[in-house]
Amino acid sequence: MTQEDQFEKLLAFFKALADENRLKIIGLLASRSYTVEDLADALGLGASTTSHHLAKLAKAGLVSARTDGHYYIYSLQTDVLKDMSRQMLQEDELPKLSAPVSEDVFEQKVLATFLDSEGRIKAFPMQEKKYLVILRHVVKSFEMGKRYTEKQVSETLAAFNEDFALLRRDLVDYKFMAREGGGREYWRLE
Amino acid sequence: MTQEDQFEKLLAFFKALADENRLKIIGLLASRSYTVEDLADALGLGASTTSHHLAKLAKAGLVSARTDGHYYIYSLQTDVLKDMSRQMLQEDELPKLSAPVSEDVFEQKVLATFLDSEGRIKAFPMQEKKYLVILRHVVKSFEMGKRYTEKQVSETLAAFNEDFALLRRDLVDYKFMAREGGGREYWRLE
DNA sequence: GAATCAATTCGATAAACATCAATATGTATT
DNA sequence: AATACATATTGATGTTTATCGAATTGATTC
Repeated sequence: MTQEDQFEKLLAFFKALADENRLKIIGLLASRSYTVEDLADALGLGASTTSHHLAKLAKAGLVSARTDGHYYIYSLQTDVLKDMSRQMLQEDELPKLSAPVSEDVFEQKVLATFLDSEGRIKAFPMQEKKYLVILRHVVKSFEMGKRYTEKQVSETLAAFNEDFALLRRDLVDYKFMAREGGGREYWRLE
Repeated sequence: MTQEDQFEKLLAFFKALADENRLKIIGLLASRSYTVEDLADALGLGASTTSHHLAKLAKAGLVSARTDGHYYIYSLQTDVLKDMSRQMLQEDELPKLSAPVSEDVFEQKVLATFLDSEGRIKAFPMQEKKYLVILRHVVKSFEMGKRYTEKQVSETLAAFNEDFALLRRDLVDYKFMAREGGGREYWRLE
């Protein structure tokens, strides 16, 4: 299982138990098996709602049902419960939870937030760190080693946002591009 | 600690961890301590949102903060994590989760659902079991041993719902009240 | 004490979720 | 086959919750 799967599994596990009535269901099933209706009566919920909760618990692998006559008998599946709690006790397992947090994910999130479907900049991020993500993305439109006139640079940047002058200035200020001849020639730095 | 406190604590624990970003925070803090801003950057969230998440985790006792200069340094509190996972491993602890499930709780829930803030019946439950809770509640407006005219009964019931005739009939049908003289006198039965 | 910086709180918005009632599905019993 | 019954699914509604940006608080430094 990949680490991201593991993360998703753990998240689903906690979400499954993060509800008052589902937690009570686990408590009830810990003593004995129940039909859906019996659980619904014990909890004071409708049968449909109870069924919905059981479906969530089953999806997380916490309960299972066997059919018996008219009824579905639900019982507790202690394996997942034990696996998860064991994982929480091992401290060296916890850092793996942050594996999904990578620069790639962060950058994709920023780009998804501030670019529209055509790749234009909807808004400029307030946070500098996010703005740098935008600039790093924008500068990829220029080839390394190639020289550009100011007009060429402006036209390329205008495809991202009408305020191409701001982009042009910040690309230089943040050292993504350099210029010489008072702005006659531009080139990409990183 | 009472069992209900224990239940609330466990529920708060699961709710605290039932969020993608809060789970990632736990993962990050498992490696080292972070400031709020660093966490916000790593997660691609605003500082206020991150602060909100940390507050939830802190309330569940999962993280703690110490102040250092301008910064608040958040770190993981492994005790609660260990306590909770240990509890899940002990099967005899689980049935206690269902302790909050009592008739009282059920009745209160039904009443909260179907009565408005002034105690009037918003809607009539479809489920008979819940309707009985309503009737049992309504009949408390009448004193045991006292006789009432139909007009008195109707006026008292009208305070609960405009369909006082339905309530009057069902109170009799379900044996909460009795009448004689073809409806000239009513009295409470249970 | 004024200015600065991080963190929290507040107010608003949008998405997720629990719940219900009604309908559909599917299994047993006649 | 037909009916009856328990469960699942659907559609609708109200509540909760995650998120943001702005304003405020709190603490530090000059």
